[in-house]
Amino acid sequence: MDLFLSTFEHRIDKKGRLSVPAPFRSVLERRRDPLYLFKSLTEPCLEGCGPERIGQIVDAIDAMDSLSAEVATLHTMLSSAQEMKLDAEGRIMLNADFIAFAELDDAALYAGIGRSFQIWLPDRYRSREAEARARAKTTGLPSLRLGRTHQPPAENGGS
Amino acid sequence: MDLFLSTFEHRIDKKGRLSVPAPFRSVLERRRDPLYLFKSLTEPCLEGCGPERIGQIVDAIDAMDSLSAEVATLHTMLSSAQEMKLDAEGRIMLNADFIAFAELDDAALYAGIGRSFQIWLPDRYRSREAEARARAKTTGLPSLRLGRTHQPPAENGGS
DNA sequence: TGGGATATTATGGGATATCATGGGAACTTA
DNA sequence: TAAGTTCCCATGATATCCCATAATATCCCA
Repeated sequence: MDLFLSTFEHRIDKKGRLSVPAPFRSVLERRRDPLYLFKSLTEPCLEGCGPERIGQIVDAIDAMDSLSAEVATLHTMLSSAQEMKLDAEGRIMLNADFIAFAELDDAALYAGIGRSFQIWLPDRYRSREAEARARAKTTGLPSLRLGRTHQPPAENGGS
Repeated sequence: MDLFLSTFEHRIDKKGRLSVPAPFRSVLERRRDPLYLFKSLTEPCLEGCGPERIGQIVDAIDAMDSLSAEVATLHTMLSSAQEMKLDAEGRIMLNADFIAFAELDDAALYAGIGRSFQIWLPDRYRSREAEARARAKTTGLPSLRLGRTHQPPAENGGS
């Protein structure tokens, strides 16, 4: 399974173009997947994914009560989603809405998180990362102590 | 699967003409589908789709108790539906009924929601989107974990 | 194992095509 | 005939294509 991993910081040029990191591109090319971006529902960043995720949302909507608030939430995801076309150099063009939402200016940081990746304002990402590590030290310790049964973050032995 | 995604804001000119976003047009052209518009049942907006969606509604009606109130509701969708002809530049003309129903004046916002799209008064759409995002932050994501393990709001499985 | 040759990558800029939009003129229809 | 609509063309903005370049990574062969 090939995954989106590591972080990359790239410049956004005057025309609004942004290179997709070569390792991410080769993951997509290997699967012949187009790239979709959408605005995160929970954080000030963009999310990148393949078509499977988009198809899931579409199918979930069709299966749901169209009057529910959940459908409205899913509509929001779809109406912010966009298939990104890469130019010959592997760049995408971010529209004004995307740039404003993630508050980007002249640079963007890609953070690979496995099956998907995020695009952040670089400084904001770094401070969030620092916060996350600090949080892990305080709130992570107690949960490690009582851990024995069904724990999501429990894999190979313990580390 | 080509879908209607993303949002586009276009002007309605003095003659009442409105451009259909080029990406939406190319979805329809690829399928050689005409475009249908009808008044939404649930919101003050117009819905746009191809003929297969209209067919689904017709089939749903045929499968229901023809005396039920739901059938009467679905009839409303069909009777407001209209095949839109595009001019050479890819524009449609909205009739007065459509404009009044969605309360449009000199601009319209297209919101792609997968197999169909909506047309909104731009400001109204944006406030609804803000509400939906606020709701998503507190309530969380609708259940999208079809079969898989629960994941953060993006993933990218192989296809 | 070096170290030059080659390929890849990120980035920039000019030229070209596409798109949204506007307006005039011909046409339809009531 | 008058109002509205359709056809056609013009235009500015913007996205896309194509090429250039510098920096880095990879390859290759002695």
